[in-house]
Amino acid sequence: MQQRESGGKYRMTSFKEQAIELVAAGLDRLDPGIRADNGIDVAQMIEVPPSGELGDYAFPCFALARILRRSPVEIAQQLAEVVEKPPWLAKVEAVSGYVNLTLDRGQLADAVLRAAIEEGRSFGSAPDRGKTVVIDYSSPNIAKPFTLGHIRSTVIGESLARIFEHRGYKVVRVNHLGDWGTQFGRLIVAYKRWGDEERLAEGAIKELFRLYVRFHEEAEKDPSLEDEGRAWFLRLEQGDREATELWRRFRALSLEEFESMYQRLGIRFDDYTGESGYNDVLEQTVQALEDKGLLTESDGALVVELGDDMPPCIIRKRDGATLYATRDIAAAIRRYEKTRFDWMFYVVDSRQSLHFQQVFAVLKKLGMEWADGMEHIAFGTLIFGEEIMSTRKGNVIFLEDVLNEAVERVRQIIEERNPTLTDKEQVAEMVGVGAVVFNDLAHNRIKDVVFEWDRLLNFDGDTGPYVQYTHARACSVLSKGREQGELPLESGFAAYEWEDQEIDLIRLLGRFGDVVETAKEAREPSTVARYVLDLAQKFNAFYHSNRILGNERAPLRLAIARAVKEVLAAGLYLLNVQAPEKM
RNA sequence: GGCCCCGUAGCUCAGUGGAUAGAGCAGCGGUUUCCUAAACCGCGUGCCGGAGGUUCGAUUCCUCUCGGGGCCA
Repeated sequence: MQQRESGGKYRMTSFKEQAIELVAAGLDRLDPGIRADNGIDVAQMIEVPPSGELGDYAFPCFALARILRRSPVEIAQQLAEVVEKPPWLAKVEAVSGYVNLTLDRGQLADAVLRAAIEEGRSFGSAPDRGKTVVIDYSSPNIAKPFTLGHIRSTVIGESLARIFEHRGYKVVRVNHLGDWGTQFGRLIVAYKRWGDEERLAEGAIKELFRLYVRFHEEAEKDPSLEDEGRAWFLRLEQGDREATELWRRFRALSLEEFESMYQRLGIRFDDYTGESGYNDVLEQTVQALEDKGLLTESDGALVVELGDDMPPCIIRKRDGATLYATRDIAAAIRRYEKTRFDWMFYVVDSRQSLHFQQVFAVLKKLGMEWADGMEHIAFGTLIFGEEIMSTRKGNVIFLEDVLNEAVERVRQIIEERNPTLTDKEQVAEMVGVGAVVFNDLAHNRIKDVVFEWDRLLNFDGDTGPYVQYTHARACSVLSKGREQGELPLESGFAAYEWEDQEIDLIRLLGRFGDVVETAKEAREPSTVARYVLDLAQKFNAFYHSNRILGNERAPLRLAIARAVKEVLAAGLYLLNVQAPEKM
């Protein structure tokens, strides 16, 4: 992550820091010792006023009222008088109990526009913090389709990865493939009975999924198939050559298809070690728990008691099989040994919440202090019609079909509205896929999502295409300006008088870094999605009421358009949505 | 039964311990000789589920309660 050379003066954060210092100094002048005596932290109290007219920063005086036994309004007035006003501040004024600070417009414009234009995608980024975060996301099951159900984890996880990178973290992307379990015994049975090599070559996952569904249908009529499946899984666990070869083949074929989906979505994982990758450490994990005296027996199973708050965590079932939890515990330990992570996130459906609490609690009992850095990043369930989608019943929607449908719809819209567009195919792909991805990131992750074609394929209003359109529009104005010999101003922004609407946009641009930081702290990509929608809306309104080209303010307004374009692109990047230059 | 999450406009949802609670969709009306109309503008009195409590101030925090969903047994 690069850091600008130009010093603190041109960074938004430094305005804020300096504002905090000024207010703190003012408070000391008003009443020396008041801060120390009452633990007043100006940095924590300072806020952003609801509208730009009120200023850029606000310090509320209500908490001081009781200490000083005077009204907030009075305190604000006195404080405003003693706060020093350097040239970069236009105003320091008391308004209904707040001390509001307004930046000099030229200074603000200079800081924001220069940084946005020069830094582009890394605008608002933080320097390297020397911390590592492991993010475990997507994690589909081998031999099963990549459905719409997988999109949430995939898209939220990738966006969080980008947000953390932007804020100066090293990110390790882990795909914990579901590549082990009794279902592979069943799959081998089904393959040996009904497998079709030709179909497998055409589309491995579609064929494997067909076998999976067929197995469950047939097993209803003939329960002995289940026994056969168990027997094959046992052979697999014991390293039987035929079983292992088949399993390897299914895994490789599935992974190949997943990879092409990830490529389409622009995602690359650092690590594909799935559940099978921890087979060799399960025993020692159980042993470690035993050595610590954490295991107790319950109905023939081995469990770790976790107190009254939680049910016990089952480590090994009566029949000797280890569980999901054991595997996650083993995986966490190995990942820590490999990466020494500061945080590890599991981007998984909220229904798994208890499972993760138990895993974290067991690790803590094992003495792993680093388990404090583990978090379950829970998200709501995808609901299709009346019911939750079930793979077993086969009522699934393939993500590929959804993406194709969206792209097709975009293609039609292009034909209607912009038939002369070049690169129609690429644009349709960017916008169609972008619409689906953005749609998933636009709401708080914890909310359940109801799948509706109409909503997904409506590209008006708060959607990805709306933001992309705005980006393309900004690009278009810039290129038209270039044709007409009008270029954006590159520096010296401080020397101009900026109009209200212009400065409002600039102020909003300047908040980008803080927005990403907030998104990072809350592990909430929707914060960035909301911001980008807001910025697009404000720019569109500006565009309609102000002429950019062909007037004396063109260089200034082109600079704003340029900055808007850069920040929209930066925001879309964090959401893993492409930013087309034309559409 | 225990635990977790959600409850804001007709629908889908933002929002924050503070300055008038906001968007999108749907609906109605308007804007293009001019930079992309996938756009913009106008039309919104919502017991912020209910009741207590903490606070100078609660839609936001706490307790209880009702409704919806989930997990565990």
